[in-house]
Amino acid sequence: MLSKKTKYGIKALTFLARQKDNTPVQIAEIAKNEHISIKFLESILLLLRNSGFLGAKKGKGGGYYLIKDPKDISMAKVYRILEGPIALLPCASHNFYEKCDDCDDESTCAARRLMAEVRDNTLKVLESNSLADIAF
Amino acid sequence: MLSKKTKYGIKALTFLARQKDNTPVQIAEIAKNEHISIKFLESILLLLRNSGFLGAKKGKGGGYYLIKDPKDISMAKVYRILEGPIALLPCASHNFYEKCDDCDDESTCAARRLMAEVRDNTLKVLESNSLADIAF
DNA sequence: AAGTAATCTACTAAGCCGATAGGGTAATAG
DNA sequence: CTATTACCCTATCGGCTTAGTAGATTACTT
Repeated sequence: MLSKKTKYGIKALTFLARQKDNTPVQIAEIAKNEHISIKFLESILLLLRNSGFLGAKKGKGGGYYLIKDPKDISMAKVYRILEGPIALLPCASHNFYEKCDDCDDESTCAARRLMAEVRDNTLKVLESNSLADIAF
Repeated sequence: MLSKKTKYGIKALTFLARQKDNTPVQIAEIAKNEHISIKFLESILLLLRNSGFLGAKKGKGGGYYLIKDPKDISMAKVYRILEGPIALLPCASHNFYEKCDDCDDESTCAARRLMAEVRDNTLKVLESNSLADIAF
């Protein structure tokens, strides 16, 4: 299951994508509309900013705003930043590969083969959806 | 990511499916072959037994064995027992549905729609694979 | 220059869950 | 009866999630 961090992050991105012009939106406003703890959301937005999805402006009239066009924001990338690996097993991951210490032979591991198939399908869905696709 | 419980459970089921005749296999033997903690595996096998996948026999010559034909064991059912919901969000789950307290309107929730699509694809993979499919 | 509005940073903490260990009980075979 | 094996209960340890609190920093406005 997704962590709340990921869920809130996606909801925040969606909220920003739905703004008419790209003027900064304050944390508190997003938090209120999406019913998220302000402080928790703050750390999530910060992460999204440091990862290159959002820009931030301090002071009066400040807030967070999308840096790129929602069409160019892949949900697969968003997922990896917020949640981590898309694969369900480290040994079945492309971006976060790690060998299992309990596996003698990867090629005969049934769990790995099954989860690799799941990963392929999940990846296809996440990569074919941009932020614009899910926001509207 | 999958819990070790699920991973170990799948590996144990696979191990049992690969036995020639269906004679009971001791916990310790499975644990040794798959490099799993005996005590942890014990609880997993017990769960699989209580869920109707395995039979158990006590005393000398005892152990665990498959109750059904591996062809008739759906990996989706295995997954739900070991890991829980297949959906990544409770609000996108069929078998474990739960309303989000932070969502005003489910129909416009972008996170939910995206994760429902992921769930559909994951489900398709897990349902189309039986234990026999992945073990051999 | 001062005041104010907002983000940024750091520290702390409760609570839950995954993973494992220990020890005792019950059933079964020989 | 004894050895063997599954079954059951409890406890622990660490790490992650989900926050809460306090203050520093930056930038805009007047």
